[in-house]
Amino acid sequence: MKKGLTPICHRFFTNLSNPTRLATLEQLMNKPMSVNELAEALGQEQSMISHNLKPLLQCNFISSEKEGKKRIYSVNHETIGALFKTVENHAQKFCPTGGKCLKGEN
Amino acid sequence: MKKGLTPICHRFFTNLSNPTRLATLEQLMNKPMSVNELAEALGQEQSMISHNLKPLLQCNFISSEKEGKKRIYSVNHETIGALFKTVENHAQKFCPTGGKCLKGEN
DNA sequence: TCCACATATGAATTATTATTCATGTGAAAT
DNA sequence: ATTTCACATGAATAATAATTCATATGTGGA
Repeated sequence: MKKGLTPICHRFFTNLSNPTRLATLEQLMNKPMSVNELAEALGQEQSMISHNLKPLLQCNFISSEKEGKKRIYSVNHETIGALFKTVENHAQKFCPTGGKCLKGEN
Repeated sequence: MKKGLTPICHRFFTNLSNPTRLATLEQLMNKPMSVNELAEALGQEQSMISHNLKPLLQCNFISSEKEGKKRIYSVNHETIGALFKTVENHAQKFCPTGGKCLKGEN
C-alpha cells in the first residue's frame, strides 16, 4: 500500500504526534536549551525528555552540541517553523471554533 | 505542560501519523474519490477506509459531498499540500540518505 | 583518583491507536 | 416495499507507543 511520501510522512508525523515532543519543540523555538532546562520548563523527568529527544534528533528536527557537561539542543527552525505555521493557519482558517478539530470535544 | 500550539498540533499530527490515512490523502491529492475507489486503490477494506476517513474529516483535512449513493471525498489541498511540501523539503535537505530518518533503518 | 553533575539507555508496565469483523443505516432502483 | 449498493459504526482484539524507574555512561572538578 505504501506510496511515495507515505513512509517518510508516517515517520515524521508519528514523531510529531506526542505532546512531550511537541512541547519540547515549542520550547526550543524560543531558544536552545539543555536537557535539564527542558525538563524543568516542561515539568517532566529528565529521562523522559531524553527519551523523547532521541527520535527528534534522528529525524533532524533538532540538533545538539556539547557545552561542558551539558548538551544543548536546538530546533530546526526551517522545518518546524513551517509545520507550526501551517498548523496555525489551518486551525485558524478551518477550525475557527475548535469544535471537532480538538480531541474529546464531541 | 500544554502550551500554545501543542494540543492542536498533537491532534493534527496524531491524525496524520497513520499509513492508511496518509495513503488516503496522497490518493486524494490526485483527485476526489469515493470510499470504494479509495479502498480499491489502497487495497484495504472499505470499513477500514471509512474508519480512517472520519478523523481526517473532523480535522477538515478532507471534505465530502454526496453524489447519488456515493460520497465523494476531497482533500484540503492548501493544508495537506503545504505539509507534504514541507516534509518533502525536509527529507531532501536534512535526510538525503534516509538513514535514521526512516524507521527501522538503524 | 574519586565524586558529582548531566545526560542516556534498558526493560517493564501502562496507555493509546489500529484493525477486523459483524452489523447498521440511508438512498436509489426495480 | 423490497432489494441492493455505498457507506458508517460498534465492539473486541491486536499492534504500537509512552512513561516510569533503575541504572549506565561520560565529563569535568576537587
